[in-house]
Amino acid sequence: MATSNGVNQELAKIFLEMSEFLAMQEAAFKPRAYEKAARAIEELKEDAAEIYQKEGLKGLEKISGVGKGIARRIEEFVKTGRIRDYERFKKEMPVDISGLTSIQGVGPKTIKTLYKKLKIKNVKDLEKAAKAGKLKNLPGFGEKIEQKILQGIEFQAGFHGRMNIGLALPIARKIIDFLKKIPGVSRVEVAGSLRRWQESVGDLDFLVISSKSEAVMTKFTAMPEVEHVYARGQTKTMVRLSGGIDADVRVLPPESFGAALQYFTGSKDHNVELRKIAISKKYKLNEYGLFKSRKLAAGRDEKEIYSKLGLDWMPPELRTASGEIEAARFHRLPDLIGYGDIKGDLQIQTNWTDGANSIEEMAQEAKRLGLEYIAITDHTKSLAITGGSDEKKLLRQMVIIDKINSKLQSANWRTNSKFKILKGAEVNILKDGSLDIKDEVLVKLDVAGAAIHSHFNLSEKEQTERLIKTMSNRHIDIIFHPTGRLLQKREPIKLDFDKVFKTAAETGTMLEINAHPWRLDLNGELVRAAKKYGVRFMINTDAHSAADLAYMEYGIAQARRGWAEKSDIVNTLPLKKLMELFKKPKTGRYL
DNA sequence: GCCGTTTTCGGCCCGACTGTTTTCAGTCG
Repeated sequence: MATSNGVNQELAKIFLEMSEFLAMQEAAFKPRAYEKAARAIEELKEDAAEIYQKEGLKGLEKISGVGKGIARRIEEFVKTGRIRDYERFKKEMPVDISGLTSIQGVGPKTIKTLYKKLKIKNVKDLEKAAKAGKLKNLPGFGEKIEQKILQGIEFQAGFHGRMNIGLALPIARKIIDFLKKIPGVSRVEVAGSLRRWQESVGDLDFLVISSKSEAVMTKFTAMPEVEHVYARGQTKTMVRLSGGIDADVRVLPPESFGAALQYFTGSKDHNVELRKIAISKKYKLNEYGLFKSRKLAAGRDEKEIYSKLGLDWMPPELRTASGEIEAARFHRLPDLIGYGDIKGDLQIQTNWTDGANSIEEMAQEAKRLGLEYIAITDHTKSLAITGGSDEKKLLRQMVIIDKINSKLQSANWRTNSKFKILKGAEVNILKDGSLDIKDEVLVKLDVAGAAIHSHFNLSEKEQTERLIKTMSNRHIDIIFHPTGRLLQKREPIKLDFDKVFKTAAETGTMLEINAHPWRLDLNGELVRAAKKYGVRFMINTDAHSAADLAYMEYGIAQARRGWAEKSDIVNTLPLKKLMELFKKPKTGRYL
C-alpha cells in the first residue's frame, strides 16, 4: 500500500545506509548527522514529500536533525526518485548493509574489509566464508571474531519466520481495516499468538464473516503486500507478505465464528486441555463448534463454549496452559488491568539527551493520549553517548520543568483539565551497583529510576549483587527494564530472580514493565513470578519520541500475561494518590 | 552535516569492552 509513510521509510533507510557508508570512510561527524536525520524522518507524522511540496526546503529544515544538506537530498529524492550520492556509494560497494549490521559485532569497518578482501555482500556470503574459516586470516580478525560472527548469524536465524509484535500488530491492524471495507464482510478478527499478545508471532490469522467469500479472497490476494499465494480456496487462503511473514484468511459461518476464534487463538496447549474437558463432558470440540452427538451445542461466541465446559471466559493473554483453566473452573481468574487503566507514563526521554522531542512536545502528546502525568527521565552522565545529564544539568532541567508546569497549570485551568510533568531520571547503574548521580540530587527528583546499560556479561552472582545494591539505595524508586534484554538482539542479563524479587519487595523498589516492543522487560512470565513476592510494577513506554508514547499497550499486554491487576500497577493511580505514595519512604509504601 | 538554556562558528563523538595486538581498531550504547 502506497501510504504517505512509504516515502519517509524509504528516505530513512537511505540516510541510515549513507551514515554507514560515511562511517566506512572514517568521516568525522557526518555519520551521526545522517543517522539522526534518518531517525527523525522515520518518526515523522507528515509525509516528507508533502512538506516539501507545501513549504519547500524551508519546511524540511524545520525537521530537527535536517539542515540544508539533507533537505537538498530530500528535494532531489522527491523530484527524481533517487539520491545520486547514495547511488554512488552503492555502486562502489554493493552490499546489504542493513542485513550485515544486524549481526552483532559487525559494523561498517568490518563490512568494508569483508567486501574488499572477500567480496562478501550479504549475510549468506558471510556465513559461507566464516564456515570455511576464511575470516580468521584477515587483518585484524582472528579465531574468536570468526566464531562470534557465526554465533551472531545463528542467533538471528533462530528467530527465522517469527516477527516482533511491534512490527506485526500494525500490519495486522492495517489488514483488518482493509478486510472490513470489503462489501459483504460483517466481522473481522485476528486470532493466533497475536491475539494472545505474544512477544513474537509466526503468522497472522484473520477470521472473517462474510456473505461473499469469493470477494474476500480476491481482494485479499490482490493486496500490494502479498508476495506469494500458497493456496487460495473458498474458505481459506494462505499468503506470504512482503514483510517476511505469512498470513491466512478464513471465511466462516457466523454460527462457528466463536469456535474458530477460540480454536485459532490457542495456545495449542490450552486447547489440548480444553478438549480433554470437553471429552470428559461427552462433547467434541473443534474449530466448527462444541458438539454433543453431532448436534451443535455452542459455537457462535467463545463465552458460550467456555461456559458449557464449566469455565469462566478468559482474556486471550492468559491462555498459556499454566493454571488459567483451573482458575477459570473455580472462578478465581484475576481481574486483569485494562488497556485504558494507565494514568501516566513514567519513563520518557527528551532532546535533553537522546530523545527526538522536547519536554513540551512529549507532554502535549501524552495529554492528547489522555494521560494525567508523565515523568521526564533522561539518561545520566556515564551514558555519555546520549549526552547524559550530570547533577548540574539535572538541576537545570528541574527548573525548566517547574516553569513548564506553571504554564501548563494556567492552561489546565482554562480547559478544566489536569496534567503534570514529574521530574525524573534514568540513572545509570555502574559496574558495582552504585550510581552516577549523587544522592543529594536524587532526593530532589519526583521519580528516580535506575537502569543497567553496560557490563551485561557479569556472572549471575555479580549481576544479582549489583542490582540488589542499587535497590538498596533509598532514593531509587524503580528499576527500569530490569533484565536489559533486546528481543532478537541481546540476551537478558543473568539474575537470581528469587533474590531480586525478594529484595524489590523488601526495599519497596518497583520494577518496570517496559512497554517498548523490542524490550517487553519484565515480560509476562517474570511479572507473574515477581507478583508472588509482592513486588509492585510500573508500565512505561521508554519513549524516545512522541510517537513512541503509543507503545503503552504492549506493556499492558505483558502485565496481563503476568496476571497483573490494576492494583499491582502503580501508574494506574491518579496523580494525587501517586504523589502521596512517593512521599512515603520506600519501605513503607506497600504496607 | 547539524545546531544554539554553552547560540551562528566551533563543537559535536565518550567510555567500556573485546579481540586483536604490544598500543590499537572496531563495536556498542
